[in-house]
Amino acid sequence: MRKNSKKVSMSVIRRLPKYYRFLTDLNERGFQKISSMELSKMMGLTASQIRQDLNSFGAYGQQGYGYRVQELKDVIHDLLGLNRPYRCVIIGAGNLGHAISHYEGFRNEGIWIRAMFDIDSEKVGQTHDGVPIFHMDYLDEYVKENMINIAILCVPRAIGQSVANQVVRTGIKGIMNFVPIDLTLPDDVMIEDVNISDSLYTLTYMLSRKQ
Amino acid sequence: MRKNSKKVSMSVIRRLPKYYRFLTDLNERGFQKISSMELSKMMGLTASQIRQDLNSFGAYGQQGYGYRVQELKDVIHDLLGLNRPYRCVIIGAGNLGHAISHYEGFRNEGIWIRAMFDIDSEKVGQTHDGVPIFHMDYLDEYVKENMINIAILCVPRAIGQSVANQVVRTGIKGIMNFVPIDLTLPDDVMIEDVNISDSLYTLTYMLSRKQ
DNA sequence: TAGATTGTTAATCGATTAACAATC
DNA sequence: TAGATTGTTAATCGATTAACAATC
Repeated sequence: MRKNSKKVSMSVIRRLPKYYRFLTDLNERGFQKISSMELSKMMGLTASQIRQDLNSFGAYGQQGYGYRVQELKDVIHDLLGLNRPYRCVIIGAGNLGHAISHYEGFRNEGIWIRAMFDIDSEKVGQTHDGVPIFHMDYLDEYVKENMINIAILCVPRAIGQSVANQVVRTGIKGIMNFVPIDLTLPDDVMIEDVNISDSLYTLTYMLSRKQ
Repeated sequence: MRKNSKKVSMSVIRRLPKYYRFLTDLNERGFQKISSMELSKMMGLTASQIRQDLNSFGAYGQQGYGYRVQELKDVIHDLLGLNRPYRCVIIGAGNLGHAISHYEGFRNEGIWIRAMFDIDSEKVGQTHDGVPIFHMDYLDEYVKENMINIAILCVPRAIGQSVANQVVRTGIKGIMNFVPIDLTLPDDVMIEDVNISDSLYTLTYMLSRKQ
C-alpha cells in the first residue's frame, strides 16, 4: 500500500540507508514488527521524525501495531533503487581502488564491481579476487559492451577532472568520487562525493571545540 | 578582526572544508581578493549564503572590496582546528587502511599518520612508506606514549564495535569510522562516519529516479 | 566622490517537533 | 472493547534567500 509519490526530500533520502541498515538488522534478528518509538531509541532520532519520514514516501504502518519490519525494509530497498542491478567499474587500481573492490558493505545488494582500470603497465593484466585490471584505453569499449552504469573514481587528484571527463564520454551517468576535488560535469551526470579530508576536518573542528 | 563567537551551526561547519579548499586553490593561483559573488559562481552556492556563512564566525570582508583570500583562508584553517597537530593511528592494515595512510588529501595540514595496528602476524612488523604496523596488543601503550588523538577505523564490520571500545579505553576522543555500522560510544568521543555503502545508496537512489 | 560589495535585517522556505484524532 | 500507535495537522525552529543601508 504505497502512496503515489509526494516528493521525498533530500534530508529524508540521506537517512534512508540508515533506516535500511537498522531494518535489515532487525529482520535478521527475527523481529516481525517495530514501533516508531522503539526505532527512535535505537537510531537516535525522534519517533515523530521517523513517522514523518516514512510517511513522506507512503510506507504505511498500522495504527496500534507499528511497522512490519520485512515490508518496510523491502519498500526502502526498492526506493533506494536497489531492485535494479548496478554494474560498476573502479578507475584507479591503487590501494583505495582495491579496498573498494573488496568492500563488504556492497555484497548481496546487486552492486557488482566488474573491473578496474589503470594506466600502470605493471597492474594491467592482473586479476584480484576475480576483478580484472584493464588499461584505460579499453574503458570506453568495456563500458559499452558490459552496460556499466557506475564509475568509482579512485585516481590521484591531479588527474581527477580529466579522468572524470573521460568517464562521462563513455555515457556513464553515475559517478562515485573519492578524489578530493570538486568535479565540474554535465547536469545529467549524478555525482556522489566521498571526501575523506573534508570529513576529517569536520572531526578536527569538533575536537578543537570540545574545550 | 574576529567577532567573539556567536555559535557556528553544523550546516556551516560542513561547508567549511569546501570553502577552505577553494580559498587554498585561489591563494595558490595568486588571487589577492574574492567577492561573495565570484565565489558563489565557483562554488555553486548563493552569494547571500556565503556572506551569511562567513559572517556567522566573524570573518569580515571589506565593503566595496571583497574578502582577502589569504586572510579568509587562514581564519577558516584555524576555525577547523588545523592549527593543532593531529596524531593518528589506523586500526586495520588492509587495503583501506593502506589507502588512508597514503592519502594525499592530508599532507601539509598537521595530520600525521603515525602507525597502523592489526592482528595478522604476517602484517605486524612491516613498515610501508615509513608507517609501521604493530600488533593490537600494543595499541594502548602506543597511544599513551605518542599522544595519539585520532583513531581511524578500517576493520571488518564484525569486529567494528569491539575494536571501537578498545580504542575508547585508550583515552582517544576522536574516531573516524569507515566501518559500515553505527557505533555506540560515550558522548565525549567524537565520531565522524564515512559510510561508503550509504553514499553509494544515495547514488543508486538518484540514478533510479532519473527514469 | 561614485561604484562596489559587504554586513545585517526581514522574508521565505523547509525541516523538525509536538499534539492528538483516527483507527487497528 | 480498551490500549497502543499510527497518520497528519499545527507549531516551532533553523537555514536560506532577498533586499538594502552602511561603508570602504
